[in-house]
Amino acid sequence: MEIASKYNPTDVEGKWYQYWLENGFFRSVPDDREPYTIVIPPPNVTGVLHMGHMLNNTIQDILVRRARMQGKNACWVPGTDHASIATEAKVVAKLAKEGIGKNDLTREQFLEHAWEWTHKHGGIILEQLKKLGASCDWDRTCFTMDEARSESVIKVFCDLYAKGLIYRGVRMINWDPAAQTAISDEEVIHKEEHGKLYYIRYKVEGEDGYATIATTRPETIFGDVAVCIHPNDPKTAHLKGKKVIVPIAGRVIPVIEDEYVDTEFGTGFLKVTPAHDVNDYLLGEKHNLESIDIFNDNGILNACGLQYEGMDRFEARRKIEKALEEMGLMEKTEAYTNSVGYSERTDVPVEPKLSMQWFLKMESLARPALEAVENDTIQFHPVKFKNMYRHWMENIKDWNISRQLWWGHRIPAYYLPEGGFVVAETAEKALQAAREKTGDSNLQLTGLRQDEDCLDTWFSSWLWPVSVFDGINHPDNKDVNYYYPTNDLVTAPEIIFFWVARMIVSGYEYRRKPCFHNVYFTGIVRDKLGRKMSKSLGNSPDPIGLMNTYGADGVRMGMLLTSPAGNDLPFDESLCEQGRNFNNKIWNAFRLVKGWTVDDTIPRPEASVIAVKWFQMQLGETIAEMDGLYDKYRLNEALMTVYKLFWDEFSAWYLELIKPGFEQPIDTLTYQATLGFFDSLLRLLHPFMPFITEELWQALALREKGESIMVSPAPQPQKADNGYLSAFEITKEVIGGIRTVRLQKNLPNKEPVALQVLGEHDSSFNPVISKMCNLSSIVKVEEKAADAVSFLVRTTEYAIPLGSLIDVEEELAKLEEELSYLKGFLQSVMAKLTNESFVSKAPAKVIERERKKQADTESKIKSIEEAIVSLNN
RNA sequence: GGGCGUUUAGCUCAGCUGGUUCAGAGCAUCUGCCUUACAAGCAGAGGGUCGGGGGUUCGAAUCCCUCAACGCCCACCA
Repeated sequence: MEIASKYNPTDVEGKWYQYWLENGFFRSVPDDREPYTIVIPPPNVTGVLHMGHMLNNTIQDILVRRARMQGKNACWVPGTDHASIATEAKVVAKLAKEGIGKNDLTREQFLEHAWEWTHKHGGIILEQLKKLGASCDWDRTCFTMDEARSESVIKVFCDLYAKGLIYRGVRMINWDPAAQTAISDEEVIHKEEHGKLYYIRYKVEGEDGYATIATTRPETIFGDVAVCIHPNDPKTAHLKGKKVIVPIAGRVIPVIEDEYVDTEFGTGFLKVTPAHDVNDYLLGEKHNLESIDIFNDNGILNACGLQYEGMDRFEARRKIEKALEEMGLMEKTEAYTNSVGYSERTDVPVEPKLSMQWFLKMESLARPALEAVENDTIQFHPVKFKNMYRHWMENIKDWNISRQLWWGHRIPAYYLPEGGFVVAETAEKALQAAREKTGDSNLQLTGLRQDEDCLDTWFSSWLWPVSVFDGINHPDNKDVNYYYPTNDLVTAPEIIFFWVARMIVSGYEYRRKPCFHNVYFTGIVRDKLGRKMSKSLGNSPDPIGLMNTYGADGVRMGMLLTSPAGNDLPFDESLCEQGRNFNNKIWNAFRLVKGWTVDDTIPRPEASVIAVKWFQMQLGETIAEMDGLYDKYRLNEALMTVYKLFWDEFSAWYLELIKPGFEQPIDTLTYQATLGFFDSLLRLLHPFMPFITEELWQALALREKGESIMVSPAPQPQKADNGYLSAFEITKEVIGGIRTVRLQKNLPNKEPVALQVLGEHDSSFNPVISKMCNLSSIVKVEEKAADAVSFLVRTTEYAIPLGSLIDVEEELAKLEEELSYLKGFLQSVMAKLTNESFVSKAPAKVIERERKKQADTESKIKSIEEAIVSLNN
């Protein structure tokens, strides 16, 4: 049968994925085997696959496929996240296009739109993961807002409230004016910004003179309630106890004193705006000042902003700057760089805002989670992230968990008609609790008003490793008892606080056990210029397109090639090309092997006997090496190791050694051994490249229906005879030397040459050398032919007589060069050996090694000198 | 402003507790080959004072100090 010379992935990938699905290979149910569990970092339900997902899920698939082949009961749970703020923003944008404002709708109407959107766009990403080959147990697919997960979230909220860990209160929070919701500290990204520092004059009441304050936000003067000075600052002491007038607003505000003021900064006068600055808020609290909020929720100035009412905060800033200049109240402006908080989701500057929110006390919850990472119960790969984690955990703040959004889990707090509230899992239970609390047995549901806010998205995903096994609702169920703790988590360092840390916290709170044992942090996928891939830059390749071009296996390999854990991956399509080329290499090796005819009557060539013995060892050794790399989560190195094994050792050496002559048959024993090696190699490669390995494995031998490489056992390591392996390496060097001579002397391979050996040489490998180099003879000689060209391998000289082809001058020059190098080398060795401190202080082993170097080098020098003499004759 | 990390070949990176598997790998480059598995290939070759400086040591890419560049995390100085 004719097999195409190029591998075509599109022909086979879909076929085998379907086959795996049909045979239920991804499915996992608890049994007697050791479990191996991964929960997917749930992508946004309406998201589409990007390169970050490709990297992340390739790694998870490698881990899970390997575990499966190791005989573990492997379970990879897939799912999606409702992504409260992101999804709501998308739905709002979509409605806006249709001319519908969010506020035109009731909560229920809005949610209908949101669900419709979710059903329409949701889950696309999971389908895309199938193209990548992801071996998830799709029967277990979860959604953070499906019934069981929603129930879990509400239950946990009620539980933490009952434990006194959740509280409600007015605090200074981060307000996102675009999404019009509170966000947590972690959702604020600080950016350096080049702005101005404005020096504004506040007229002193009842006298001439000014207090000049320095501020970065002149528009907030409408919220000023005081000017603060340091009690011991002579610069500002003259205004103690006085009052000043807020420009434009004309309001009279007191000058107060507080040591918080930095006398070195600006003018020593600080305007106090409790509603719009965290520090000012604290000052206001301390000095019992009122708080004037000048913004609407969307960042537009309200009535407090007087004539600027209805204006955006940044526009107001410009206008006010101009007005103050015209009034002569702007003393000066300076260029100033400060750090401004932006919303992670909407990328607009965050407004500090005083607001009633729900919080989770973190301090006590964090303790076991901190400990688990400190004592390596949970290991981070790479370990450098431990520091980051510790720092955050030791300084942990309460978590603002409420969001002024509709798309999410609605807070199960119910307000009573006469004030106060109850927290309960359902409306019915709330009613019961409310009746008990108020003593009013006639109270009806309609009398209760449920909190309008919903919970932070991360308040559902932090339960993920437990909730996907329904371990919150049914803490003693068979699944959670079997699969939890999970084994490995693969995620991006960006969400170490958002997600990883909080999962560890909730894991200890609800299972008293770590939620996973290892966390593999991937890097960020960047473009060639080192920029993060993003939609707005348009620098992200389409993963589906890539897979169509290079095959899923090729892209998987490309993703993995240069990305050790925690390192950024500068992505380039050429990496996928390399992956594709490797696929093609495997494919063609297969073509070669399957193209042979077998004859059980022919004898087995010596070279084949050696080749089989050697490769058997090499294979066992490499498997051991790979196992070690897997254990250390050095997956890219494991891949490189098997890549070299297949390409260099197997294809370039082994196959070339056993390859029969053109249209000649191969002997049975060698053929069988080769099929066995091929089988092992495919299984080693399978976690990295599931599709091509399945395709070839199925074709390698007759397979039963329902067999698959993905459930075949992983090849086992073997102890190798290191002496034999290194003898073979020396043989390779000899072959390399002969090839170099052939190339340099332009001796075609077809023309046999003779090889002369001077010195120590293991002749048992002669058949290998002959086979690879087309030699007429290998002879040990005392003196090489005068017309020979020679080379050294270790301390042995090999010579090839060339007759008239030899260029004496050239040979002499080469030998002289080598001689001078060796003499220099010997000198450096001798310098050590004649150094008394070295000889007396260095360990015997090291000295011994130097002596050996000396002897070897001296012997090499001797043989080169002899060669020079004989050439000169 | 604190803390952490990185700096080794043109690129991406290995080099564990200092000493022949210490200067390595893959890709890229160069040379010669359309050799009957594979030109998406084969066979060869070149390429680095291990960021700078100083120190410890018989011996430093590896340990210490210092400077520099880059990156990341955290942070309420207007």
